[in-house]
Amino acid sequence: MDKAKRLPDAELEVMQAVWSLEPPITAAQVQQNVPSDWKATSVLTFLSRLCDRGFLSCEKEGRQNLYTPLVTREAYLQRESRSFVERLCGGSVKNLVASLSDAGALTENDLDELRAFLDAQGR
Amino acid sequence: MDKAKRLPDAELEVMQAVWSLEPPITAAQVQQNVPSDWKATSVLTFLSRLCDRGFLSCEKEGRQNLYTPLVTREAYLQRESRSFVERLCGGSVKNLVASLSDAGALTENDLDELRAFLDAQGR
DNA sequence: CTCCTCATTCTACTATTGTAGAATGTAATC
DNA sequence: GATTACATTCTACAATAGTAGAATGAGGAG
Repeated sequence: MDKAKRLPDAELEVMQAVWSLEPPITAAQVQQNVPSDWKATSVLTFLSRLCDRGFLSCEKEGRQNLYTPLVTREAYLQRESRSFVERLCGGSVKNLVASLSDAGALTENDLDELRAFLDAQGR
Repeated sequence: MDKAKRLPDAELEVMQAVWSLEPPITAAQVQQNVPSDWKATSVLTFLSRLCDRGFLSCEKEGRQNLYTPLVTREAYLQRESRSFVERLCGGSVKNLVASLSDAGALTENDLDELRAFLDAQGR
């Protein structure tokens, strides 16, 4: 029953804001921490859709709503990364990294971090 | 003028089929090489949408259409990988790989390939 | 207690996507 | 030349996504 669907762009942007803040979170906080310049009601729409999807819980506190993430950034990232590598890279992570490299999207720092990570993974 | 938008799932699936075949390609070929079990007209719809988006060119040959990719798999993968890392991983590739690792999505083989790739990248 | 303010919820509208039947047109068949 | 087959193009429709005004309702001001 765990639908686990990809979030649409706007809702992902809201979730990123939510994840970057200390829960519980208000709509106003989200609006301030989101890059897009949405009207307040748009933000509220996205928040409510995220509740419907089970990504957020919502609790009323006076006139405000307090939102709390029910899905962690890590969990979501894991799901999406797997699905991305599957859907686009034929399941090969090396494929992905190589294409990033070709795209000139790998900084020296990225490479260092990766090496460090793999070493740690090592033995 | 270069919109460069993400393809919807169905159209991506069609493009994957197109990329896997020797161009030019017919609609029938696509239908046979696609995992989903779509009706012929659905496939045609997706092909025509891909033409509109500039992902395919279409040339009539008798009663059939012959499609040729205008965007390579590599180019598309590069764009999408960059955008994915940006949108979801805060721009950090290590972040992505680490999350795949946490997701248990890294096989021993993946790790080896990655190490090899980084070594090659090396100096 | 009444009125105002402002967050939230409803409602709405457009564009996109998934999906495919109906209509069309041309190549092959008789 | 008339008829059939079948690929393609049109048309359509529901669901999702982006965006936000209108209506509502409760807390705070007077």
